[in-house]
Amino acid sequence: MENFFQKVYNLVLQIPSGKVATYGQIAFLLGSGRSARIVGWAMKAAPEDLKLPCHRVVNIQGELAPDYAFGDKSVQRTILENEGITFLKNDKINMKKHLWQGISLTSNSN
DNA sequence: CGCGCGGCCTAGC
DNA sequence: AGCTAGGCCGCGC
Repeated sequence: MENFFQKVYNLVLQIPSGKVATYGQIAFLLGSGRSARIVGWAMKAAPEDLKLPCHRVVNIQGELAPDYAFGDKSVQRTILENEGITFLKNDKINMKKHLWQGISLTSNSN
C-alpha cells in the first residue's frame, strides 16, 4: 500500500518529456482534487534518487514553482524548455499544448 | 501516540 | 487581479 506521496511520485514519474501536469490533475487522479497541496509537498519531500520530474509539475495556471522549489525559477524554465515545453509571453507554460493527458480517459491500468 | 500546523494548490469572493 | 477560505495528509512537537 503506497502512501499518497508514493502515488504522487508514481504519476509524476509517468509524465513524459515535453508534457506537463498540474497538481490538481495529479490529485484528481489520486482521487482527491482538493489534495493538490499535498502533491506540492510531495515534490519537496521527494527523494532525489527518485529523479522525480517535479519540473514537469506546475500549477493549473501554467506557472512554474516558486523560487524556493528549484532555487530559481529560471532553472525550472530552462529545464522545461529543454524538454520541449513552450512558454507564453507571460512566462507561463502553454498548458493548451503541453498539458499531460496520458491517463485520465484512455487506460486506467494503474 | 495524539493534536496541530503547514504546504510547489484551487476555487471562490 | 488579489486575497481568503477550504479539504487533505505528512511531519513536528
